[in-house]
Formats: sequence, structure tokens, C-alpha cells
Amino acid sequence: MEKKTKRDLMLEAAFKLFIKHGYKDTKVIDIADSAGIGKGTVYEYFPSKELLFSQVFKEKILAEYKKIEILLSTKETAEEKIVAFVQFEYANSKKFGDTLQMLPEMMMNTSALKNKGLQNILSLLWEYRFNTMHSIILEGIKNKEFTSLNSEMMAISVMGSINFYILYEFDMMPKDWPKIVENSKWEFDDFMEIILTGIRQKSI
Amino acid sequence: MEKKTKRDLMLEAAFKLFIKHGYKDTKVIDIADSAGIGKGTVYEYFPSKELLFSQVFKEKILAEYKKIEILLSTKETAEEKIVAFVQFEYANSKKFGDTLQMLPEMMMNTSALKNKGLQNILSLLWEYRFNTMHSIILEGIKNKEFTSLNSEMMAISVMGSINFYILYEFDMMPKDWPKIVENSKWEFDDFMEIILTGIRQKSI
Amino acid sequence: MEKKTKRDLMLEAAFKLFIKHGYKDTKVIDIADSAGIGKGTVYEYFPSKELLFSQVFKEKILAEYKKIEILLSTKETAEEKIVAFVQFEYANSKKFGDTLQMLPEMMMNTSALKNKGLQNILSLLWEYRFNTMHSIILEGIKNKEFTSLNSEMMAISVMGSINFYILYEFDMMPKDWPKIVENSKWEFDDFMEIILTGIRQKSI
Amino acid sequence: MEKKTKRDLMLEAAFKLFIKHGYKDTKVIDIADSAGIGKGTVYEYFPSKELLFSQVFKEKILAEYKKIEILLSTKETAEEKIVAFVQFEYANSKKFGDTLQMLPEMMMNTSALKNKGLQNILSLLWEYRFNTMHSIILEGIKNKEFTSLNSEMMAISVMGSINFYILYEFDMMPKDWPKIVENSKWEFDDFMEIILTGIRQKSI
DNA sequence: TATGAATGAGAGTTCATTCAT
DNA sequence: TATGAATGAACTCTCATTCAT
Repeated sequence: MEKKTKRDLMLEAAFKLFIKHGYKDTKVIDIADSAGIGKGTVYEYFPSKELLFSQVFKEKILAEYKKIEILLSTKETAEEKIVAFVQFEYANSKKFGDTLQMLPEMMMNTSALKNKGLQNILSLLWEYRFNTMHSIILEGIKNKEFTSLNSEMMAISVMGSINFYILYEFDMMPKDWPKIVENSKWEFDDFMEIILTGIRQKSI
Repeated sequence: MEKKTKRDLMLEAAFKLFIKHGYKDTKVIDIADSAGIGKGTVYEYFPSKELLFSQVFKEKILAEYKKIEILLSTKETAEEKIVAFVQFEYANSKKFGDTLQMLPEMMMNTSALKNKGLQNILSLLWEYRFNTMHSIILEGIKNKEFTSLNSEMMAISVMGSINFYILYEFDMMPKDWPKIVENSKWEFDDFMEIILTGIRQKSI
Repeated sequence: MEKKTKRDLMLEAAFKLFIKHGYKDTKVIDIADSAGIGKGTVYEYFPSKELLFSQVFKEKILAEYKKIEILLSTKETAEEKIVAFVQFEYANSKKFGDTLQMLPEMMMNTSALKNKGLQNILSLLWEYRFNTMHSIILEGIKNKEFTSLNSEMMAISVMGSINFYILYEFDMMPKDWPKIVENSKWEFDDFMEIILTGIRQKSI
Repeated sequence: MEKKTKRDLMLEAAFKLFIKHGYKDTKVIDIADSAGIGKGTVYEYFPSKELLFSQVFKEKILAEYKKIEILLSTKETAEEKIVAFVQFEYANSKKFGDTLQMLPEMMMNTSALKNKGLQNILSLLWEYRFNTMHSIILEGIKNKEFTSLNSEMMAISVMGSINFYILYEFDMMPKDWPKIVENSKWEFDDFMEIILTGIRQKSI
């Protein structure tokens, strides 16, 4: 029976609109209207649109992604961790709803933000996700689960595959290309097999 | 002694500015100035900024990527074609100079475009690149070069890896994470080994 | 052990801020904060910012200037009264501290006030000061201390000189013109000599 | 048969509104409306409201005041120059019409301008007028026309008297004090006599 | 009585688009 | 055909004032 504060209402409205329409196309008045409050009220809580975005990012998006750590700690092998990582990101994307227009903008480092400091905030997500994956890879190499090729290249390959997979599944791809109708277990297993085979220690 | 038409001048200026600053941050006046023509003249050739962008995309960006076909026709095996594909995209990105601000916007399907129809134009690049890769994969499966897992998943994994690799090499990633200092041959070979191992036919 | 009422606290805070930053640049919230009360409370005592200003002016500024009367009553001749008048205004300005941004706004009849009625309130200071000076002049003429030229012109000349002298001494003048380094007794005496000579009865 | 440019129309409209209502109370849209042009057009000619004000000041106000030099060069003695100076300023004020609300804001160094550089522009007028007067005084001292008291104090006294006289004549003073109905020759002569007597060389 | 969260009219500025020349 | 001066809708942000508590 928790009552949502105005700040929460605003962050959530802003979050939805930012990911739906992107930064530049989300107007302050839209956020206010969507949160059911007055325009001026936005500025009672956040000093500017840019800083509001910054908070949305930190409190809504980044925070969500950081929950991966708990999940990973329950897994033993590096392979299991990578599988969990993909499942987690997949679920996360699903949770953000069907309005993911901003995801690419976020995933890539584009930015309509004037403030250079804020531009880097988008990098935080990249950095966090990449570093998490890189750690798993390094652990896998140490364990002899994975081959001992350049670990950064391995992380790049795996992360790239995962990003693309997610975007693909969530309709960020061209609307008119032959879309896989349903995300079957079979597809997922194949996908994991492909990326894991790429980095696995070759059995002798 | 070919004389460039005003239309060409504009398309080229627009192309450079769009990839340098992105759609929203490229002003019509900048394009006109850069092309050495009057602002009003832009509207003699293109009915709006959005449609100008559409033409730039089709005639400049997509056209550039389609040159891959010639290159691929010179290669025999699917593996060779994938290596050529990566090298081509890498070179292409390099050619765009050090001003690649729009690359992520293009690679991902972000858009500041109001016109939903125009947003899909960005998908054309995706579609083209993905289909090209998918064809190579299918050919490789047919040749028994590649494993016979789900071909779309294979294409997704490979394309994702490549996109990420390119973005990484061209500094679109967070500025402060441990950047590989120089793009060594060794890294490239490792990268190719990883993605190819993922899809290769397992030797018995 | 007098306890200051909220009203007093507000008037004093408002007084300080108005003379420091001027009318438009003093925000209601600043006054409330400075007085250590809530913003809403301001409106319990004063119906608007304009009327608050009006009260500040009447109760703080004008009241301060009216103390001249006590001083003047201790002087015998008109000349002595003029000297006292200048010294009083000089001291008054000094007392307002080093934050006299509003002094010119007050001395001149500028106004950011929308309410025409309120604009005239600033005139009260002028009127009071001018009338005081005019009375002294008339007394001096009657005493045969001063020449019998048009008494208003005499008052205008003397008041203008004094205003300018004060503004000059308090740095309201252009910062980069040759500023007299220290306000010496010699300068003051010269100044008084100049304005008094202008109105003195010529000795035969 | 000179045709006024849009720029001229805007400068003139801005000039009138600035002096009538002051800086903060003159809206860009008012200037545009008054000049009979669109709001956006203002920004085709001037990059900001502040810089527009700056130009108005330089091209309309300061330029007008600098015409004094021609007049002064036709006068022989320092006294004649001071008389001419007063007459010039009086005429100048008259020319500016009956809407002089901004004159005090200009004469004093108040400012609603955020830009510190622009604040100083108001000082230019002060500086110019004071320096002009100071030069006349110095010349008069050299000629033995004037007494040899501190020349800056003499300039301050004379300038202050003149400013006040002008403001008084042009209704900047309290509306309800006993206003001299008509600016008679008699008043003017008295005024000049008073300020000149204050600085004249005493005859022996 | 006292509060401060909430408000929205209104400010300066931008820029894609129009249109008289 | 080619132009750029002119436009105004739309943006972000401010702050005096209101009002439920």
C-alpha cells in the first residue's frame, strides 16, 4: 500500500517517455502532463531537463541493470554466468515494456545532450555491462572453460551478439524483414551455443 | 572534368553533416552553407529536411554499403566472405573519417525523425547488411563450412559481434574504459577466430 | 529584550535584499529565506511583492532619511544645515553598507514596478529630500545668507551636486574613470565650498 | 526620400520602448510588434536582447550625446562651453520625446543586464559626459576663468546640478511636488548663474 | 497562524519553412 | 532558377502567487 511520491511519478513518466520518444522529442510539458502534475513542478524536483534525464538513467535504467550481480553470484561456471546474463538482459528489456525506442540511443552512445558530462552517463551502462562480461570471460579463461584468445575481443564478440539478439527480439530491427515469429527455446539454445562455441576451450 | 550539380553538392554536404552531427543537430542552413548555395535552394530540390535526409541515406550511405557485393563476388568460401565483410565495414567506417557521430544513430535504429515512414529508411541499412550476412551464412551451411544451427541466430551473432567491434574500434564506446591502444593484427585475427569458431562446422 | 515580530524580520530582510539587488532581482523566496520564515508567510503579512516593497520603502528607507530633521534642528545657520545635510546623507549611504545596488534606482525614479501607484512611492524620497533642502534654502535667503535667485533652482543645483557626489563616492560611477583614491577632507571642503559659493550672498 | 531598413525600424522601436519602459519591461515581442515585424526577425539582426540593447545604446543614445563636441568647438570661453553643454543636454532630452522613463536608469548605473560587459556600456555615457565636463573645467581653470579648487569636485558639482536640472525639467521628479509650470528663461539664467558662481574665479 | 509544494503565464531563443524578388 | 529575409510555433526555464494541510 505504498503511495507514490510526485518525484516517483515524474521519474516514471520521464522514463517511459524518454525510452519511447528519445531525449529531444520528449518535452518537459509531456512529462508533466503524463505524471499528472504542473510544468513548474518538474523544476521543483529537478533543476533541468538534462539533470532529470540523468536521474532517470541512474535510478531507473542503470539500477535495473545492476541487479545482474545478485543473479551472477548464484552461478558457478562462467558459461552458466553468460547464459544467466543473456536471460537477465532479455527479461530486463521485456520489463521495460513495448516502448523501447530509446534503447538503441542508450545502448549506443548517441546523444542529444549538450552537457558533455551527461553524455558520459550513457557510457556508464555500456561500461558496466562490458566490464561485467569481461570479468566473466576472464574468470572462464582462468578456469580453463574458455580459450585463451584476447579476452577483450571475446567480450566484444559476446556482448555484440547479445545486444543484437536483444534488439532483434524486441523489434528494434527493420519492421519488414523476415521476422522470427516467436522466440522459441530452440532459437535461444542455438544462439547460446553459437556464442559459447566461439569462446569455449577446444576439447582435445 | 565532371561538373557537380547543385543537387550533388547538397547531398554530399548533407551526408557529411548528418554523419558528423546527427539529424537533429544538423541545421538546414549549415547544409546550404556547406554546399555553397542558398538556404532557399535546398527546398527547390527536396521538399523537407526529412526527405533530404532520406535521399542522403539512400544515395550516399546505402550506396556505399552496397559496394560490398563486388568485393564478395571475388571470394570463394563463406569464411573468406565473412572476413572480407568485416574488413569492408571497417574500411568503410574509416573512410567516413573521424567524424562518426552518426554511426551509432545509423547502426541502431534511433531516430529523431517525426515521420514514421522515414524512420524505416534507417532500417534499410540494417536489412541490407543483415541479409547479406545471412546469405553468406546460408551458403556456408550449404557448403558444410558452417554448422547447421539456426541460420538467423548465426547471422545475428556474427553481425552483432561485427557492429560492436567496429563501434569499439572507432571510439564510440565509453571514453574511459580500458581501450585497446592499437588495433593490432593479432586482435583482428583473434576476433575473427572467435566469431568463426562459433559457427564453424565442428571437425570430427 | 525586545522580540522581533515576523513582520519586522521580513521588512528588514526585504530592505537589505532590495537595496542590495534591486527590485526585480530580489525574489520572494530570498526574502523569506533571509527572514527565516516560510514563503507562504510573506503573503500573510503583505498582499504582494509590490506592496511589500512599498512598506519597506516607507518604514525603512524613508524613515531613515527623516532622521535628518533631528540633526538639522541642532544647527543655526542655513549653511551649517546644508553641511549637515550632506554629511548626513553621506553617512546614511555608508550605513547601507557596501551593497548599494539599489541606491541609483532609488535616487533616480527608475522602476521595475508595474503598479504606477507604487512607482510614485519612490518619489516620496525625492520629495522629502528636495523639500527639506528647499526649506533650508528659503531660510537662508530670508536670513540673507544666500542670494535671492530662484530658490527652486538653487535647491536643484545643490541637491543635484549632492546626489552626484554621493554616488561618486560610493562607486556607482563608471568603474574605470580616474577615481579619487581616498575621500579626503580636502575634497569634501572643496565640494562644500563650490556648492555654497554658488548660492551665497555676495559680499559687497 | 530615404527608405528605412528593417534594422533601423527595430533600433528605433527598441530605443523608444527601452527608454519608455526600461530594459526588463520591454519584451522582444513588443519591439517586434512595434517595428511591424516578426519576432524571429529580431534575431536575424541581433543575436540577443542584450546585444540589441547594446546597439541601441551605442547607435542611438551615445551617438546623440557625442554631437556635443561639434557644438563645443564653436565656443570660446569655458563658461560659454558650460552654457552650451547644458543647452545641448536639455535639447537632447527634449528630442528623446516625452517618454524618458529609462533616462534615470541610464544616467545612473543600474542594470537589469546579466552580462557584466553590457552593464559597463551604461557607464560609457557617464564617462563621456563627465570627462567632457571635466575638460571644460580644467580649461577654465587654466584660463583663470574658474577658481582653482579640486577640478573633479567642480566637475561633480556641475554635472550633478545639470543632471538634476534636466530630470526635473523632464518630469522625472515626483509628479506631485510643486512643479515649475514653464521652463522660463529666468529660471534657466538663474540656474546657470548658480552653478557658474560656484566655480568662477573670484574677482578681486 | 504558518507553510512550502504546486502552479502556469510568460519570458528569450531556435530553426524548418515560406515566398517576394 | 535561386535566393535569403522573414516568419512564428514550439522549446526550456522562471518565479509571484495560491492553497491544502
